[in-house]
Amino acid sequence: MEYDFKELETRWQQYWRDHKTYRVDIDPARPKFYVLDMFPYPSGAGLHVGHPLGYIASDIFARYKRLKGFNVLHPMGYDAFGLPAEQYAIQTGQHPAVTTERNVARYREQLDKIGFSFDWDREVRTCDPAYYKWTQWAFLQMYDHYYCNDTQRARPVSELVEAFAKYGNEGLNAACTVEMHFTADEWNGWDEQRREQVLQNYRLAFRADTMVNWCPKLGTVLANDEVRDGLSVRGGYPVEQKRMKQWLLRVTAYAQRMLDGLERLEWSDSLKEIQRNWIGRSVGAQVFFDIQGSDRKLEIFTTRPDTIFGVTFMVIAPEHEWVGELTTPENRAAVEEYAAQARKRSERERIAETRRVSGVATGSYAVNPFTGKAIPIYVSDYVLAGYGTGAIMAVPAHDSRDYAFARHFGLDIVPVVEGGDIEKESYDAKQGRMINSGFLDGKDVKEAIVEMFDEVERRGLGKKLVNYRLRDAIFSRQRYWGEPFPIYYENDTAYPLAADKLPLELPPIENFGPTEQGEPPLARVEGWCTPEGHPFELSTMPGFAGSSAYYLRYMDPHNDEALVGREADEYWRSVDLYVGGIEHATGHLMYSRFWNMFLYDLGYVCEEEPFRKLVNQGMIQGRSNFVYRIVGTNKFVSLSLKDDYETQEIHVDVNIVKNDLLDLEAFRQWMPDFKDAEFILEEGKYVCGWAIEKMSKSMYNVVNPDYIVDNYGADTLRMYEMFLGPLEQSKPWDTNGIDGVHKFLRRFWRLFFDRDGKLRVSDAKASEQELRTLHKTIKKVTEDIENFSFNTSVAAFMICLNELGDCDKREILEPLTILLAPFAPHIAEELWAQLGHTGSICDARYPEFDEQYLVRSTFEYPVSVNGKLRFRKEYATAMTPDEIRADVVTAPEAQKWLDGKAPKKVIVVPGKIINIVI
RNA sequence: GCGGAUAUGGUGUAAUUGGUAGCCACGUCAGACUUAGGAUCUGAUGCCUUACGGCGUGGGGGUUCGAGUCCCUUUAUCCGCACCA
Repeated sequence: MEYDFKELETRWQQYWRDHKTYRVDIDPARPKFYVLDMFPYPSGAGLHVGHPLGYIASDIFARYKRLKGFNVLHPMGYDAFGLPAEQYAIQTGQHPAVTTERNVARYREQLDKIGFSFDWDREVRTCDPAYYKWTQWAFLQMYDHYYCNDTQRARPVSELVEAFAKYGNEGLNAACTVEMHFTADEWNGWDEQRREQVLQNYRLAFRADTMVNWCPKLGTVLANDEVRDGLSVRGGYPVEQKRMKQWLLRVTAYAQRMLDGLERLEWSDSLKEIQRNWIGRSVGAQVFFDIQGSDRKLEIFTTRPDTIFGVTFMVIAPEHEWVGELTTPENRAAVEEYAAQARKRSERERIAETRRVSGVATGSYAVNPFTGKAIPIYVSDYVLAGYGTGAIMAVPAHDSRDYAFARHFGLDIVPVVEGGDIEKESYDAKQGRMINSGFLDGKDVKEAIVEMFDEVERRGLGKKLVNYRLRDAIFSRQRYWGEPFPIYYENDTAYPLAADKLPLELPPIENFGPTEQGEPPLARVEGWCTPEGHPFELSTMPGFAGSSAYYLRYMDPHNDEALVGREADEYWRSVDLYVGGIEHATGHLMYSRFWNMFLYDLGYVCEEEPFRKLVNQGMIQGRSNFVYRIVGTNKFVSLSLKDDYETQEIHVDVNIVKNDLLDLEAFRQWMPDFKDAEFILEEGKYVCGWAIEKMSKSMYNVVNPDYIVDNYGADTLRMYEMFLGPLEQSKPWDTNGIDGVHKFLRRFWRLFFDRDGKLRVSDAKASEQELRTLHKTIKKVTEDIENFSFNTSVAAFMICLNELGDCDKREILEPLTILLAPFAPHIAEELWAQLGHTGSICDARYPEFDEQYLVRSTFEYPVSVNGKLRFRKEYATAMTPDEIRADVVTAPEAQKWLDGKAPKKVIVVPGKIINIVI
């Protein structure tokens, strides 16, 4: 029987479907293991060969755990709401629901071909009303809760309302948008609208007027993680800052917990570091500066309170609330022009002009609380409205940006720390002795910082404060293809929809663009309101809404009473292994953690962190091929001859190139232009050039997994993707090496069948050598899977086969088949059946490594003298280092070097080397 | 600018964590079987040298009997953050 991978793979895939082989249920008798992939966004382009990389790794792990006796939850679904489907809808007029459905079907078809062990009965789609009911539900829970800083957890807003009626907000320590002070009397005197406004300051899902990232081209606001270098991540369109009223999630309330939680997670250091940077905790002081001729005090944040004696001016952001107030009449024109210009510039332009110093004086003065000197207040865009208080105390001697500004405007520069040369540049380092600083003089900077915190508090100038770079997440999108908010309005006040009215379904629509008034698409829907006629919110939720708790839904996907039932949650708990791309570091992986912590506070889930271990697979890049056309002709010259001609480099479809050799006939047929192409060959072949680039259609370097599956089989694809290199590393796809893996599977197949295709497996006893090879392989492969080192485990299989020769013994081949099953499930199933077993190999038990076979073996030790390799000697691996040490010095080869003298030292590293030091 | 990571044959990579550098493959070369091969099998393949031998893990230095691995320094590439006060 030949290895007919096509026939056998389709047959087994059908078997798995028919028998629901991968269906899982709660089983208290078995330990659970939850393996999760980041679910895909089903784009129109379909999967390329890079997408399944992580899925294959997690599938191997899931299958392995299952063979080890775990009850494995391994689900899959689709992140189906989002911008690209809607952009496509605007361009083509096709409804996103239709294109999404089509793309999902295509994805499923491609995934099925690779032979994954997903339990498809648990599939979720974020655009399914039965699913987004729970997204809306979670939003309403956030709306109904605030964050108590004292107990460090979310509490019901109803408690807040009670407390306000009795005590006002005196003594309240809650996460909020702005500081507020009111008494019980004031609260009780307010009407419903005013009270709701105040509550919005505390709710975890709230509406506020803030600076947002507005993308005019997409017609929507975006969260910070959806913007990079001033451009939208989706589409790459310019983004500008704009003040708008939007829904937000108070993720900042959880900043400290998200930071602390990282310590307990098995995530890569780089990923943790990205999240730490994104949260951006900094400890500093809040200080209020008196303003001359005003009762107001200007609030700033600084991490260098030790340098307050060196403050010679202050700067506020152009968007600062008090710009108008602080500007004197004679400066008004200049300041207004400057602020207007700053507003006009896009985020991108602002970044590009980072080095240019600009700003204007307001004409107002503040007072340095320690020197008593009047210091001018400037407006400049090097101070950001979004960080700290949007105002700074400037210490030109010890901050390079302040220095540049002071030099430009001729302001005083007073050094307060010894060490630098302020004639040349600022001295930013946090070390040295204080000077010109009154009571701090002579102290070390570190000491001075601590003392200044105390002094600032003692004088009532401010207090120690922790500041985070993390911003609250903007949660509304002025788009159609997303979850509707379960919110309606009465007199411009927002009210939540009752929980029993969920889901609030997305209404059908035909025109997906914004209205002429610039309102979101839902404004076109007639009757988009409650039965009482109160209008619903017109925005929809962002992409990350639906992906924030999907891993919980998989645990209990058909429950319509709860997001996840208690029994399911307490059994599956949290994701044990999560595999996905690092690009979600500051988006999905932040929001999910926030979302989960919130549900944890409310007692709906029993684990605070959703993803215990996380592995980031690297990106698969494309490997492009080139042909070289002689300019002005239709002649193409082979790679090494191209320098003899004036040539033009042209991308050629990698699918008509093999081992960098061009298929000439396929090339002629590839494009009409090349129909009559002529070639200048080298040694009868046309050799193409190559380069590593992003995998994309325009470079003709996209390799479709379907193509690989059709030509080599799913098992080969799976093993080859793993063989390509370490999972975490980015690497180019190169079909060239795939033959090696394919050959391995064919050779493995041939161990079972003779030339006539008859099963030739014998029940003869395996030799010691064969058993040794088997157990060495079991050990290696098992360890490698546990360490996520799949490339080396594939290599271990190949070594095993090389060592076994043409072994036909069941005692060896049967355990090897199980060992191979996670990697190449189709061929393993077939061989398992051929060996006479009924049912799926998935129900087999993974072979255990038995050390006795390795202990009995011998090892050839290289022996070096003073570190230089001199000879080799064989010892049993069971011998102790002392026995080896005693023997080796008496060996004739060693005596040649020792010359009768005793060695200084003999170093024996078991299984490695013997070194004689003389 | 700050932070993180990487660097090994023609190519992808491996090295039991300080112990024979280049495992396993691809590619290349030679051979066998073939009408034929993009099939299969066998062998060779880091570099220099006819050989003996020498040199080799981005560069330079150090620790060690012994360094791809540890330390210092430097270069290049990739990623994250970035007027963050």
